[in-house]
Amino acid sequence: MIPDKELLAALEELGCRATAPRRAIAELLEQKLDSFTVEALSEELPSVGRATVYRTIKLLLEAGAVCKLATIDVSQMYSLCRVGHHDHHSVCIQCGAVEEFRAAAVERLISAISAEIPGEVIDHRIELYVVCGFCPSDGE
Amino acid sequence: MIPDKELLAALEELGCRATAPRRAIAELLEQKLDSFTVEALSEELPSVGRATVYRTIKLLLEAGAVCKLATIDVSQMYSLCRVGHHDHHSVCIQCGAVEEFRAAAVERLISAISAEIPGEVIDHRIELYVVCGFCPSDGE
DNA sequence: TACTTATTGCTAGTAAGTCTCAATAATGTC
DNA sequence: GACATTATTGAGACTTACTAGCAATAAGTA
Ligand SMILES: [Zn+2]
Ligand SMILES: [Zn+2]
Ligand SMILES: [Zn+2]
Ligand SMILES: [Zn+2]
Repeated sequence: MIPDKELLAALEELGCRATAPRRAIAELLEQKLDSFTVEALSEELPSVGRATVYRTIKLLLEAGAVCKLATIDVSQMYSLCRVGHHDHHSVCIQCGAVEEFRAAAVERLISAISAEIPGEVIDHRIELYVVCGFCPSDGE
Repeated sequence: MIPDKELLAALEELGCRATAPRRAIAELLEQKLDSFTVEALSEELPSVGRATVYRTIKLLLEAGAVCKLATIDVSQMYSLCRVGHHDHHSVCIQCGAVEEFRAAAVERLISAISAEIPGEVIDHRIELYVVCGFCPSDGE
């Protein structure tokens, strides 16, 4: 899990200043284990302007500190990136908790598929939808 | 590839009537090898009301005749579903062409990962970003 | 044809996100 | 600290994607 100061540090690496609004956003974010929408984040931070929240998340995205999830809903979901860049996410469909996983098998799969389809595979996106260990699964 | 009439047939299976606007949408769609946004589709069909285009795509989505792609952009991209429901998509990042692929390896991968992560895997989403055979790749 | 119900196309409304810009805060220099 | 310089902020207008309401219309049906 990303420690408190790392979000700000990631911003500073981009040449950004550490300001009060950004600190507030970082502090709130570091407690978020779930995926979130920027809108919801903004509502939790009435002292920070909406535009600033959107701008900061965009910066964190550039910095690789948060990921945009590939949800098919209209609303754009984000999640903190903990293990590093470009890992894959599993999202609990009941509580929204996001885990990142890193599976060597995935990379092997991609190269296997690359061989099967025409063209060159540049990038991939894999998301698992799960019922996490803390949520009761339906049937039982 | 889905033949012309199948889009309308899919709608009729939902209990929908085959009307002129829907025919126009189906005819245009059947020529689309690429992913598309509903907005762009609507612009190509000035004789059909925008709301109707949105409504029809929503119906085709329910019918499983089109897929919503898991793009990370704001704009929602759709694509005709040809090989059937719930296959995976590869999208050419240069021309937008969408292919569907079906790989047994994918399903095997998912069950392998299931074993590695806590919780129960319910669903998955895999998208490949490629440079297709018809597009020149950058470096060469 | 006449009746019934689904569908259409306006238009207005909502929601997510971006842009503008004057006011403000951070940083560096003296 | 005072000052100049540059980045950042927040409020609100604006854009874009999409949905809802509703009267007019087209399909299906007898
Ligand atoms: Zn991530
Ligand atoms: Zn859960
Ligand atoms: Zn499909
Ligand atoms: Zn291409």
